[in-house]
Amino acid sequence: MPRLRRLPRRFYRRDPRVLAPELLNKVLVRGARRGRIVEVEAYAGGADPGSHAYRGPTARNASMFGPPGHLYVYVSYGMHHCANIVAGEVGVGVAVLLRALAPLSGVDEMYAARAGARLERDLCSGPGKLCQALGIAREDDGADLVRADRGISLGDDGTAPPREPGVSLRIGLSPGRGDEMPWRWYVPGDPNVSRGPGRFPVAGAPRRS
DNA sequence: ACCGGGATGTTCT
DNA sequence: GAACATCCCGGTG
Repeated sequence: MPRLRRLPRRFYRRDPRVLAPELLNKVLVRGARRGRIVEVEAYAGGADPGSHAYRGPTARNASMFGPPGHLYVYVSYGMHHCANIVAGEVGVGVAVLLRALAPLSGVDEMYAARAGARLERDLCSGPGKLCQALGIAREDDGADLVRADRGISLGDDGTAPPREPGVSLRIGLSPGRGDEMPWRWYVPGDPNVSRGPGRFPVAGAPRRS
């Protein structure tokens, strides 16, 4: 297994729209379970109506306003969890949503955590799926990736981000609530990406009717 | 392939 | 009450 270099705090301390594509091909670690990040979205804080930080700090999103390099984990639709990596400076409230991973190791544990998954690409090909596969839940909110709290960390195994990542509008936002921002990036051609070009409008292209 | 609906709980109006 | 950064299953082409 390739050696991982843990990423330092300063790696996270920048605009999430700059950090997000840099996160592609980094390796998320949860104990023995590892996955390569292949799809992300940036949430740019107080001026971004799609962001949970849009209305300022609350009990739910508090970790988003904390130091960069920590997780922000929230409950989605009552039954799933989604994990973000906090970016920027303390108090700003910006983060990058992890939307898909390519499983690298601990795959048996992932199958066990995702009853019903048949194919490897069913394990981590969505923000709720990857949290289930890695066992990430609300109690992991605020975990520090730099210190590897609860065995969760982020490393670089020497694989560079794609030189030309795929770009699209963000997924799942309501019309007029930030859905027009092209702040989703993915590794082109990776089978774990939740929706590829042709199955979702690419930035600048007309929407399918 | 592309829909439509249900599950389920926290947040917001 | 309605909305929600989702997923799964069962319809129909």
